[in-house]
Amino acid sequence: MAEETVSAALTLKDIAREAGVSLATVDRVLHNRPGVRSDTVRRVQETIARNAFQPHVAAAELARGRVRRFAFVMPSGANPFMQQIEAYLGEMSGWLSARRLSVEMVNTDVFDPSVLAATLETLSGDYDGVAVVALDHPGVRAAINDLVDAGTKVVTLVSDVPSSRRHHYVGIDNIAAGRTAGALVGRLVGQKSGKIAIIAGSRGLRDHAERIFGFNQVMASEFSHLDLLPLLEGRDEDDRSEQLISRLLGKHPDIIALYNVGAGTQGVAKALTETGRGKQIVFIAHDLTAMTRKLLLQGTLDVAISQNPGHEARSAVRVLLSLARNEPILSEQENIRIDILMRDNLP
Amino acid sequence: MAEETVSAALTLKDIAREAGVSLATVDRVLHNRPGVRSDTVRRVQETIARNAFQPHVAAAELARGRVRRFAFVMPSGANPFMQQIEAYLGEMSGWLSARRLSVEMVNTDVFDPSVLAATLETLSGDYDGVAVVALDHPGVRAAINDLVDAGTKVVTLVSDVPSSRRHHYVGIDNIAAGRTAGALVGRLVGQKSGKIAIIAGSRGLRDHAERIFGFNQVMASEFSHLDLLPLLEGRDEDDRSEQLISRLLGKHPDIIALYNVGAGTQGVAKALTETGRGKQIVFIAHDLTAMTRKLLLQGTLDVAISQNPGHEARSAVRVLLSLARNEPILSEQENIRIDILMRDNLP
DNA sequence: CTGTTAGCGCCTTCAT
DNA sequence: ATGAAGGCGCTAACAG
Repeated sequence: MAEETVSAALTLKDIAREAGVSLATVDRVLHNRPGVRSDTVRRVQETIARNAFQPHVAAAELARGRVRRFAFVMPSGANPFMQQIEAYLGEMSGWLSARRLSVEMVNTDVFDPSVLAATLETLSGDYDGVAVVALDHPGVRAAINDLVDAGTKVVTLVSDVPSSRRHHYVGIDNIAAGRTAGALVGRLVGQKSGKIAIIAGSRGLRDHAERIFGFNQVMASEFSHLDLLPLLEGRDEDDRSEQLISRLLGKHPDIIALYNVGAGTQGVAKALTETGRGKQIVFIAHDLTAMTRKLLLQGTLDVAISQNPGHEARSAVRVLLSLARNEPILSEQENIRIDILMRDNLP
Repeated sequence: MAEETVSAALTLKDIAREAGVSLATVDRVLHNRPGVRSDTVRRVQETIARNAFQPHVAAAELARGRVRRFAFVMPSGANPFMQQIEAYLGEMSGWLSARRLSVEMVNTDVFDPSVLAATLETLSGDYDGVAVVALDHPGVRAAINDLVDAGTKVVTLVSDVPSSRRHHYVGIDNIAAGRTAGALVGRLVGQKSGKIAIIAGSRGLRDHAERIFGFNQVMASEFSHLDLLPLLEGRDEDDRSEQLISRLLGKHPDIIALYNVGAGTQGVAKALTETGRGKQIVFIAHDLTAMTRKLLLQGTLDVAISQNPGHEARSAVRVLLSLARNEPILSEQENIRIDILMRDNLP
């Protein structure tokens, strides 16, 4: 009935004895440190493999003694989504300190590449790991690569720099997110025909551009009977978005759906509500905040496409820790999903 | 710029010195063990609180020495969803053994309350924690409570026994899942009117009953213009489900949507496809398997409502471990979400 | 190139 | 009711 009993608890000492060497030598091999003859290395490695030996992480942590320091480089300013990530990091404080891990917030202007790059450079040497909400720019890429070269583990958070040598990206596939938005718009408008509006913060932001790309892809290939209006840019500001959408709704009485790619959802919702067309028009936006939750519950917003900020916060910490310990990453666990949130499956 | 530096690394010894007692006494207070005068207890607790002292988990694990054993009581037989959970537990084996944790599978007939209860009874005393795919029945409830009384940590997995004293439930809110299915059916059929079909494994299964309840709730309150057909019961079998649905489709040419509450999705899909109405009818089912993934990609299935088996596997392990260590649980992390999966946001 | 040894912070007897 | 001391398994000096 019972099966799969996990290996008896071997220790370094057992391996040392079986391989006919000392503790220190096994340790050296385990961390591929120099100073061991290559045939000794092989012999030890074989013994380790033969026994499927796993060093006890708790013992390793304890012996190492030192605390590990991680820095989170996040946008300064009042972005609710980023604030949620920071809040979830705060909730982990007990967990972190019980493991002698320290997480420090470094707020900076992540939208100015030179400022961001300079900030990253100042971190060099002081941290075991850095998580950064990055901007895809050559200067930033170089700063990330410098950190990596200095031995710091680097993960990009929410916004990636794929061309850098960062160790890991914690965030969603934004093209797929845009495709998801497109498919939902197409499916939710049903038989109706009419115009589709789309507004983003800026087509210069990588994540926005990717979402727009995915959205257009699906609209063109599967819902080509729908009439897609030109992209508006609201700079992620409520007021500006509201004005743009108000004007658009006035000009086109036959708008049947609206996709907001970035922030400014409050402004868009206000424009929709004030024209009294809030519930007829299919409205899709991103991220779950107190405000989008309210809009979902009252029916103004039909779907929020979101990435789980708590998951992202914890995943970034876990990945940095695994990288620092040279432990493998559980890839399925660290894959951030594109959540489709509607009124009835709100967390 | 930098802030929130996590506490300096105090140790038990520091607390002992500051409180004017010995290491052993602090340890006793920390684990509220007897043999300490109550005012000493208070003094030590105050020192601990004043310093926000967190004992180092790695040191504690190491000193305790003993391996922790967890048992997972799962259905015998070839349920793909359960097999996924087992597979994800398997993927954790390295992680587990590096922490000297052992997870053993105990397969049993979880659908027979007396067999399940008997299995649970045999586990008593041998394990630090038990995760069980439970059946809500008085005998099972009693067996769970006995385990809890014996000091074993117990979590229910996927299927809950709310009336028991289990420490935690790892799984989704099935009423909300049913509501989500209802809302999706209502939204995806659009302006069309017609009949809605629903098939479950059995209305006797708690999770199925709850989903049906939630589904009916939404259909009645928000989509009352749609004509809901009586519930069919396919016993989660492909063949039987296929027959039932084939017959139903023949009798009602105006079916516009179909909700499969339980398993047997393969059979249902076959019936849909063979009548050639697969793509006209909105089809919603549960769980992501190789098969539902294929059906989503080819457009037969519109939405899979799912709970993440990998998350459930890891969450069960983490919760059992936290309970065993008397650590707090990160509730947001352990909350299993109702995933809405469509073609474009497949993981 | 390899081995010896002193801790890391906590838990657990065993004394007192 | 309290304290002293050894050790858990690994790391990192320091010797050879």
